Amino acid sequence: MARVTLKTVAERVGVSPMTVSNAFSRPDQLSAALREKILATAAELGYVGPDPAARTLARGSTGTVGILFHGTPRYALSDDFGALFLAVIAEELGRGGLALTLLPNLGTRDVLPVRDVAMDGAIIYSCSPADESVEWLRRRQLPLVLVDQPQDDHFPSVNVDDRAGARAAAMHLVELGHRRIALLAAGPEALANPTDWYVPRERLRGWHDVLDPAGITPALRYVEKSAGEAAYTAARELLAGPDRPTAVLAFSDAIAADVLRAADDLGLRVPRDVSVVGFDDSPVARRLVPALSTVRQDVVEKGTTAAAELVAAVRARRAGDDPPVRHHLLRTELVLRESTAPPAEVNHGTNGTFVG
Amino acid sequence: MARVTLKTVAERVGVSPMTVSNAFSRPDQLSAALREKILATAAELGYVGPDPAARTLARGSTGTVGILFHGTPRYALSDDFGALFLAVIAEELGRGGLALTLLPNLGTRDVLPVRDVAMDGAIIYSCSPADESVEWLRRRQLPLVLVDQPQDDHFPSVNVDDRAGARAAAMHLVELGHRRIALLAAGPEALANPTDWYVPRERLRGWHDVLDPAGITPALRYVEKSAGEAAYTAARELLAGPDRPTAVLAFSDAIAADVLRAADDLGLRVPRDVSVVGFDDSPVARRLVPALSTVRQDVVEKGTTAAAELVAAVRARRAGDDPPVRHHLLRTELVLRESTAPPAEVNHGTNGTFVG
DNA sequence: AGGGCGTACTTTACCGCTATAGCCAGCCGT
DNA sequence: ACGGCTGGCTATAGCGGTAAAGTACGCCCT
Repeated sequence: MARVTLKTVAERVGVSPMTVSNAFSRPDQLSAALREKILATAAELGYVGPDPAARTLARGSTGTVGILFHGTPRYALSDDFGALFLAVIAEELGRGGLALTLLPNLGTRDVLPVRDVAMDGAIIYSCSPADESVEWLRRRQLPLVLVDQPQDDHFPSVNVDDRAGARAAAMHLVELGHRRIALLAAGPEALANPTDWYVPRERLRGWHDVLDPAGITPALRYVEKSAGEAAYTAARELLAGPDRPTAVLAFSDAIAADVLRAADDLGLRVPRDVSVVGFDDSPVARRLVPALSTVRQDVVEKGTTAAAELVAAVRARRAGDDPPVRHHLLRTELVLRESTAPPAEVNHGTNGTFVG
Repeated sequence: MARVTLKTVAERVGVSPMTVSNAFSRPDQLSAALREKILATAAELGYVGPDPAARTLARGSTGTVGILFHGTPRYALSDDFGALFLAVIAEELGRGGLALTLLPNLGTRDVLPVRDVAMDGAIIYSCSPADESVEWLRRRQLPLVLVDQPQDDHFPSVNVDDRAGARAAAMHLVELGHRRIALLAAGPEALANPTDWYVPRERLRGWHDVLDPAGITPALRYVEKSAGEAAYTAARELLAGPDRPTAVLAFSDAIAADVLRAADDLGLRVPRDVSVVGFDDSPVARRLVPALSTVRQDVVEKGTTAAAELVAAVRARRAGDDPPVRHHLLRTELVLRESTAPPAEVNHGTNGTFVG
């Protein structure tokens, strides 16, 4: 049997298709009685409502926006911080009447979602601006919102003051008296290309802002963000090495958690033998043993702001206006819990100047 | 300036629009030379490729599928098990050339994503079959895959043998000698309506399958799944009560984590004073202190299977076939770690028959 | 030479809906 | 009694593509 469309319903009721369309989409355009009748007939015929695809074409808007992130979905969602961020965005967009599509950033041979999926706009989260997928989205002239990425004059952005946060973390350790400090930074490429991967670079810079003037040359390891064993291994090597650091600055809480685990496995006590500072203040930070000192950023605010900006941009576009371009920089805050303390040497009166 | 479409490009090159369409979508239909020329002109004009919305209408497929889950996105993603499940699905779908749209299950006044978003199919995850949103999807006659829901003759499903898993967990405690056992089940409504919320009911049933014949009447509390404080509070009340249970069966690892926390705060040692068994074997289970004994289910397999079924269903539909209806029941496995032990009374020779 | 066939493109006819302008009746004020 | 307005419905013309059938031409084969 043929598909039931607006026309089918229209013929059955004996009105024009336009009237049926109005019955569903603009109730004020027809009499209540006729509308009732149309809706009843539609239900009877099993007609659910205007076909979304056709409506999209005719109206020029889809009701969906995309989100593109660095790496695979699994990678992005592996840490609860990322998951929460995504959830908050989905929720706020929902409030604005938009659904959220996860864009696989690599397609199969012939399908490239970032180019082929219909959407009204997109959030780009922590990608390299040079990313090929980002390029596609740009070319499509969609409203975009950039999150955790370098600013761009054309698009609204939401960033966190990572650098200041990192400085605060480093400063905290220096003030406690630590001199042998190790950094667990994210991504092999963090410094390779200045435009690449913004957040890792900013945090690294923030640490150096404080350590360099203090005359401290930290041990530095790059690990895959929250890739579990990689971070654990790196941490373990650092802590088992000859000049064991007395403190570790980690790129994320997830990585910090691995440091705690490594320390524990090596029989080291945190913070007595080694201090650890995380980043993000993700939900786990509080639950770790010892509770993690970390740099707090407000994910909920970040997600909400990004989503709200996109909703605004999509609305503006629909109305034919130029979307406003606002740049948000959210503040960070050092949260002190139980994973940091002065180095043991200081307590014992030894001056632990690090000769590395 | 007017929008650049296939036609614009066609006029510029001096060929028919169809040829331009073919240049993008069916390269084998024209000479390589002409195709090059068309692509070059398109690039020059800033034409990115066929408009996805128009293509969707003409071809009848969108390249996107939806996922609907119980509660808000935040709720669903709050526990790392849910996040991982979602990620695995997104990844597997990506391999099949499909993007994944998160469907807010309640819309605003006039937008109802579940009805208005264009998609080729959907995964319904742990919803009540009576859910209004589920009804919309059904009515749209989309290919659907049901996960963690009662079987339905019309759609493929993926379920976990929750009942058997729950039985194994309960049996383990009984064999250790526990008689005073508390259950932390999910959702207030778990048993209210037999068609509601499948998984909580199955697990509860599984526990009872073992406890009832053993003559054990467990204390029972319903808590919001992974709602943090609610579970903590319930656990605390149970453990601080007069006839403190010697063991707790929790609906999920997230809830079990709260039980551990409550026990710790009350000065109780796990497993010496109280044994705890979780469910899911989510990534945290291993990291908890003590490491959690739990019922393992394979999220990756669950997600992959669900996604693969949906890809198959969508492909079948495109080809005009009837999608196959397969039902998967994944097995569970009891994983013993450090959170369970015989009750203290048994160790001390006292027979702790529970009079409650 | 002529039929059959493959290649390279074009023509036609939608896909299912909505914006916009148009039409007509009834009712208003003067 | 007549122009103008409003409410309620219809006609027209796309939105930007694609499938399928059609045309034109060169080539091979017998």
